Amino acid sequence: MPELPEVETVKRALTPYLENTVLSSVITRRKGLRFPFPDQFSEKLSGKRIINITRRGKYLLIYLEEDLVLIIHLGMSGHIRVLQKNIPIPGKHDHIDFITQKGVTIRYNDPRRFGIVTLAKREFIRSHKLLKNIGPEPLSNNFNAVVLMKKLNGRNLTIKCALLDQKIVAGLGNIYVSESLFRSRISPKRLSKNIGIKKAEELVKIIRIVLTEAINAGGSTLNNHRRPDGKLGYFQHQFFVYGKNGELCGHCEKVKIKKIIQAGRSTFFCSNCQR
DNA sequence: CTATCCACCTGGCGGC
DNA sequence: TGCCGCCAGGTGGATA
Repeated sequence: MPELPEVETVKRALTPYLENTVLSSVITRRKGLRFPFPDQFSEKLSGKRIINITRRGKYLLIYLEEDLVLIIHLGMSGHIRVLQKNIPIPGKHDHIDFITQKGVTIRYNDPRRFGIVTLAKREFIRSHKLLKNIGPEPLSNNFNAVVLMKKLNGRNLTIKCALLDQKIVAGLGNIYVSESLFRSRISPKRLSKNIGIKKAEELVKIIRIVLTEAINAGGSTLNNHRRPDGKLGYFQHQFFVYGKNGELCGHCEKVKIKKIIQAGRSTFFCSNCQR
């Protein structure tokens, strides 16, 4: 479930259950996910009060007492549920339970285990290996046409690949890159260095709109994955191109949406609308 | 430094 | 029903 809008949705769903709440215990059911969990992971977290939750790109950052930060990335298949009464027996891929003093269980499930759950000290967050190279937050003022142009300049890759690169802009993934390029009428095959200021302005504006709409829709739901509160996101009903290969373009109604592979990943676009 | 490729995993789906 | 190949919302690390 994991591009910026989905992570933001998770953050918002977790906030009322976690902020200003003490973790009573943490249960891990394997040694790690993509990386091993830190030594004494459960001991370091147990008894600590959660101060607040933020998001950086696709990462959730949970700030606790004693300047501890819990870093969570959902990878390709990670999802988080909030469980209260009648808590089910953990399933095969329920790797971590965070249990609060209010009796709420936050359960991390990740079949493919590409996710990351680790700890850092607050003072080292900015220089953390996983976070230090992440580009501007697309919904912040740090993201604008001049900044984007500069990053796209002098690089020899397609605009599709550039926007997937978290160093250029934070939080976009395969869905929202395809959707943003469609709405910006830019071909995914165009080279990033050939994007002019006008198009960069358009891209910045559209990326903000697409992400905001998706957040307001509670993210996109693929494969029936649930949000932490059990609800489904519904932005997938507003896709123009993602997963629509072979369907007539809903905008021009002249050509079919194409699927191509770029850098090993699917790209969906309309060859008539996007140039 | 950059661009490319591989690796890491499991599950779901279509085709036979 | 079963097996097979392919595909999937990501990204760190090795390589050239």
